[in-house]
Amino acid sequence: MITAYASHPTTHPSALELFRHMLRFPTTPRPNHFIFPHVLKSCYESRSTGLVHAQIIKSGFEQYPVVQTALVDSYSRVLGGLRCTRMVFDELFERNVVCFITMVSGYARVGDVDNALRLFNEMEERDVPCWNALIAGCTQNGLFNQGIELFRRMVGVAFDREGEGQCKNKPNQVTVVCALSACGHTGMLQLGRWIHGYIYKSGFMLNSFVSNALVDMYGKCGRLGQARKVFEINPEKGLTSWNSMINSLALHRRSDGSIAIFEEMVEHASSVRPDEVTFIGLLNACTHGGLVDQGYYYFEMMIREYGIEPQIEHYGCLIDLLGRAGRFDEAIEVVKGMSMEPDEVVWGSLLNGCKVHGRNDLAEFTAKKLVEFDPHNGGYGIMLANIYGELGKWDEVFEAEKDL
DNA sequence: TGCTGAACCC
Repeated sequence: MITAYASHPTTHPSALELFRHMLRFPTTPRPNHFIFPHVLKSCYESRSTGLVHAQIIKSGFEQYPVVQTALVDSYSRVLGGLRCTRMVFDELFERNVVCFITMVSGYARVGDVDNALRLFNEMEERDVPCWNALIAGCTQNGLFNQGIELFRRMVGVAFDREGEGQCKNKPNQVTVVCALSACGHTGMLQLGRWIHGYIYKSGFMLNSFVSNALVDMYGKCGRLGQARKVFEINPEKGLTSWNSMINSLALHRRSDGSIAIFEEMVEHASSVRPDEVTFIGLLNACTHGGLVDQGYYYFEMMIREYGIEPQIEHYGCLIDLLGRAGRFDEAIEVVKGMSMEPDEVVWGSLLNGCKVHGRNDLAEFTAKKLVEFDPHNGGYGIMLANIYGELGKWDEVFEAEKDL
């Protein structure tokens, strides 16, 4: 029962509750080494890893490799728990591939790619998930070029030594999903195409993750027809499939196409429901098409029909939309009505609109906000100085440049 | 017991 509850995040509290019950009542069987990894999984959200750790020591299971690896994993998912994670990892008697990956992923999760790489290099044997963990660590932290370099290295190691087809460490679905994401972000269409061919030859196209990653890669590289083709033949279009297609079209200013896909998505209400990401893409489409009223309409729809609380990203889109259309009074009203503090993107969008429409007075106010936000960013200071120049405020130009 | 995708300004 604990195992069942531990398999899904929503039932994790129940798994922990049952575990406590087990401990409280002497008539129930004692926890064994099999149950602890599941219990540790249930600790991810509740930060109770330490308590379970104590229980493991009490029960005498702290030297079981599987339990140890589960401990490393559990600690590595607690915010700020990396020091504990490394301590447990350093005390391991026998370090197998699995605990190395767990530690590598722990580093990657907090953005410490250097240490992840260091550990990866210390490993004597590397399997496919090892490479995947490191490549994913790079792409998840925005190091796309580094991720691609690793992918190339992996492919080199896999194909150069032995004949194709029988070699070890061939990229799998997980690998290509990460690599395709990196291709999209860096615009590496050629490599992306090569990966598509590789997927086809390997015959693992059935996975929805892979299909979505292809849609995203082709979309970001501007091959909307290809993106659409891959999207259409995916028999199990999930939320991300729709979102990726909507986003791809929005990104390349195909507003009508993007909105059409959204409308089609709404028709598939029985299998999929738009989420906050959907509306970011949709609002983005409206912005690029200058469709102010439709933008408003969808913003309202998101709140009323779908009960989605607007995030700062949605406000960013809406303000961008209004700013580009020169509707500054409304844009300022939206900023005032926001339930959170505006961020750099919000002010940046507004400033962009001001520049397009020559509203230097408002631009001055907005640029000041940006400088306040990030005083060490010289770019904002330069923008402010330029605006003062436009306004003929030469003393302020001097002041602004002094601070750069 | 380990590794997977999408998102606001320029």
